[in-house]
Amino acid sequence: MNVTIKDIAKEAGVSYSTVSKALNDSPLVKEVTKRKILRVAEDMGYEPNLAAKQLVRKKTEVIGLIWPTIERIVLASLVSNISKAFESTPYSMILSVEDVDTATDTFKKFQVDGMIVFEESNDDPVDNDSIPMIAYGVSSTDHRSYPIIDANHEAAMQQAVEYLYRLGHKSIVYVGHIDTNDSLQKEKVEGYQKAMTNTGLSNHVQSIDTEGLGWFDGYYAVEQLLQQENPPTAIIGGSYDISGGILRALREKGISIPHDMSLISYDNIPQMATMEMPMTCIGVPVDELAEEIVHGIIEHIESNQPDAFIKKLSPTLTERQTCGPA
Amino acid sequence: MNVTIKDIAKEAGVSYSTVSKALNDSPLVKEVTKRKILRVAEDMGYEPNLAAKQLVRKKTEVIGLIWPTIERIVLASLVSNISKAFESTPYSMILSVEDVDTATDTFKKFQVDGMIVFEESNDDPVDNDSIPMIAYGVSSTDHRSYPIIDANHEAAMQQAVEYLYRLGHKSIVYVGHIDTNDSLQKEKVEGYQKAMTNTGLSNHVQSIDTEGLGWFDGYYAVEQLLQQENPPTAIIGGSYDISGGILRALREKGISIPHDMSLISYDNIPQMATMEMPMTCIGVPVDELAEEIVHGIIEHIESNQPDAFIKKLSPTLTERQTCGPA
DNA sequence: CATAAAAATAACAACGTTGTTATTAATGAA
DNA sequence: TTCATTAATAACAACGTTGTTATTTTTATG
Repeated sequence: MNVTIKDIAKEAGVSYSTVSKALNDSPLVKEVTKRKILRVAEDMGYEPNLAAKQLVRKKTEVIGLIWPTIERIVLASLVSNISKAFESTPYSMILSVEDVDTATDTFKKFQVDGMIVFEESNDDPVDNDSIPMIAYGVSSTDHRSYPIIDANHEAAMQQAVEYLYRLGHKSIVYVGHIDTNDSLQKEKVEGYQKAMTNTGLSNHVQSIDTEGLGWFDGYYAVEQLLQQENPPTAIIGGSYDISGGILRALREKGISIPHDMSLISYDNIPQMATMEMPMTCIGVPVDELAEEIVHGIIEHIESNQPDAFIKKLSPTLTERQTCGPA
Repeated sequence: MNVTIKDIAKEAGVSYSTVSKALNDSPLVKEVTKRKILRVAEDMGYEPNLAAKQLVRKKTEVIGLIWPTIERIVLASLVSNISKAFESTPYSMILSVEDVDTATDTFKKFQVDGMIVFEESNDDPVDNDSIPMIAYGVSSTDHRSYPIIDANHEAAMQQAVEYLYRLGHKSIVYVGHIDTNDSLQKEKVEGYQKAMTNTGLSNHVQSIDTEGLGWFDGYYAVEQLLQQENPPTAIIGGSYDISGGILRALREKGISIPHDMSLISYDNIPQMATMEMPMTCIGVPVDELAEEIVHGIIEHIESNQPDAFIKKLSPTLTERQTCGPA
């Protein structure tokens, strides 16, 4: 049997309501009795009963993260960053890898104060009756009734293209998965195309479809790329994994980076620094993204304003060793 | 405000205790009233309050999985399999990626009925006071006070070696991370060595240290392997990622698989089938492992016997296309 | 038709908290 | 001292369930 506030009350010779107040550091109880009660509680190894508290207060201070796809390293990295970001808040985080609907049910049972949802594609939108939620990475979808945090893909591509242009590159190719069903991927290519046009390079626009998001998809795309009569001088890789494959393939072909070819990758995660070569990359840094998501959901819970904004975060370009002058 | 059993009672014209019984399908309430109540509950959109239930029943029917390392694909695969395996039980699963101690606290607050712990290395063992738990993959560690489920690494290596031997191979090399601090890796190499001796191949024992668990660690190890005057005819890869690198490297060197070289990988996950070549592999199939872990924790909870057994699961050899006669 | 037995339902006390209201103790002013 | 005022503590009703006990209704039996 666990020790309850009534046990503490008996031990300390006070009423249990006083114990409750003391444990919540209420100003209604005298300093010395507060200290005594706290000491007794400590001695008896008291652990508050969340269920009881929850029953009366209707708050759990727990946030549920729904993450149906445990596969992509970028998301894994984001998840652990979010978990870390919650440490400096009164909230803690639990995770479900079930599909969105099932996970929502589980979390509703627990009466989590809020939910964060990673939706993969633009499937059926969540029915967010009652419980505050926020989504990541689906901004291109039709109107939703909850806030969405996303990276500004267009701005990212603009920055990448401009950066390469300033280094003297004109022939800049985008290598990524060009899937019209996946709005995230679609936004990236379109962002690239727009950026090229903005920079006056519209006649150099070229994108290669990797037809997948994996390492080998990037690896094999290079083959195709180098068969061209006039290969580009710079590549924008569509994601961490793809860029990893591109990098490997280029080096195998004896192409010196960044001397013969510049490479910049989408996604800004710490792992970029420990790749085969420290990779220059563009994207919203995961820690920043995590911070933003955590603040977003907490604010949404506490200010209880259900306006469904979309927040697009500005990307950061992190210079490392894979880009150089043309 | 959510609808409670009292609301239902009022609506249905019965007492709320009858509603409770009806909702729990108790034989104490007449069939027709039961049906009526159920219908009213449905109509009113009743959702039971877990906190209240929990407060009186002291059960949550939730199991917490502690998974501090969201990185290795093998574990990610195992996690999603475990989650799926819980679907056919009355329990559901939530996840924490915090470190073991913090996660334990979170789960204690929630009063989960049990915990599954993935410990990375042999750090400080968990203090499992009170709450039933089960661990995966740390069987080589000193005595613990909770059950442990693990693969039988020795048996796996024995099977792999025997399989290759039957195909006519004698010169079989093990390529993996040989880290004396990581008991799991240690067990694998030692299992290999023992298996070779058992099979009468003690003078062919050779292992190459990849000095890491990543793709490239396997890739680069092949270089070293092929420089030998007498290269082996078969390789046992230490893990999914390592074997992926080995496979790629061999093909690049123009070595035909399985004609010139046989390759078998440790870890038995579905992804093995969709690698560059369908990979023959040895290990406990993840779905089986998941099933075993789920049953293990449930049994441990329900039979409430705290004997700390160690269960070593038998591996399965899955034949695909990377092994052939010598 | 009365009455015991069985079946169905209702009443109510838990469970461990919080927050509101009621009571008691300490303090200060006339 | 005596009484208002304030500070400190105690009492107690929630919260939404479950499970036990008490009451009512139905059914079976002589």
